[in-house]
Amino acid sequence: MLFHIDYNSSQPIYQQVIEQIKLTVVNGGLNPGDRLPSIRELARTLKINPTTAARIYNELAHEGILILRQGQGAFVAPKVASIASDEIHRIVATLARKMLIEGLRFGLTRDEIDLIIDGEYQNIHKGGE
Amino acid sequence: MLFHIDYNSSQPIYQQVIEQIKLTVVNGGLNPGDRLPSIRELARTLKINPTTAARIYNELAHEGILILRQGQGAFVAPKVASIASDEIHRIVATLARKMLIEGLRFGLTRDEIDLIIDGEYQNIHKGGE
DNA sequence: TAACTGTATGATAACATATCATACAGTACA
DNA sequence: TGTACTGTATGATATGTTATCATACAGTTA
Repeated sequence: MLFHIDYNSSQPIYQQVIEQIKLTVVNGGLNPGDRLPSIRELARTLKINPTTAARIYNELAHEGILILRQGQGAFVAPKVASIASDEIHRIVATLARKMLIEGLRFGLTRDEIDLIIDGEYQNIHKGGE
Repeated sequence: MLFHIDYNSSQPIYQQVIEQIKLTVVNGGLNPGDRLPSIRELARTLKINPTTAARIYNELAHEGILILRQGQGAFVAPKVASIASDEIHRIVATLARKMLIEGLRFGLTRDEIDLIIDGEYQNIHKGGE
């Protein structure tokens, strides 16, 4: 459960950590009911401000990924299909389009892009358990 | 050559237009040597500030997608493999990972995600010529 | 009660986004 | 040459995002 922050990245700190927590939940490194470090502990280990750490957990709770319990801590939420399937489709399609446009404009073929996707798919599942 | 701006989107105007121009170049709607509307004309038709329109063209020129000629206008650049292939791989892989994480956390299977990617691939090429 | 949890608020700072106005400089053409 | 178009550049302004800092409130556990 170690997260890493790249201070040179153009991506904000809180978004980096959010993505890493999402990844850990997706690949099974964190399971429903698991307790995460407290806001203050996360802030301490990542050397970020507690307000920023709170924002990370708040956003994840708002997305239905975490459940926050005052006095108890932050927990991975049980899996539930929270939003409409056409909304899911829209979100994933938007991200897929961005990826395809970048790949194609650099001259990659569809097969080369598929290979990269497959590599990332393996990476995600390699990190789990 | 009509671009559309969603003012409710969280994505900045200039990024929306940049993505749409990239898409048009990728799907063959714009070809090397083609002239785009001038900065002032783009600003007029999109009802955005000329400074914002200039920023759009500047960023695209910086990415090697456009060539700007003072007094003449903005043109689609000839295709050249501008950056290292491992850099291309890194960029596309990052976008692929974001897409996979979102898809998987909503419970989509790999096959379902592949279907969405394929749909977007068709969409991109449908828009061309 | 003590020590931990999350929650909330106000102040500050730096940067990104977008607009507005104005001016400069290169190109094309009548 | 003059005019009208190009891109280029700069300073001012406004709003929103990102991040930090300090402080306080409230629920949970032992």
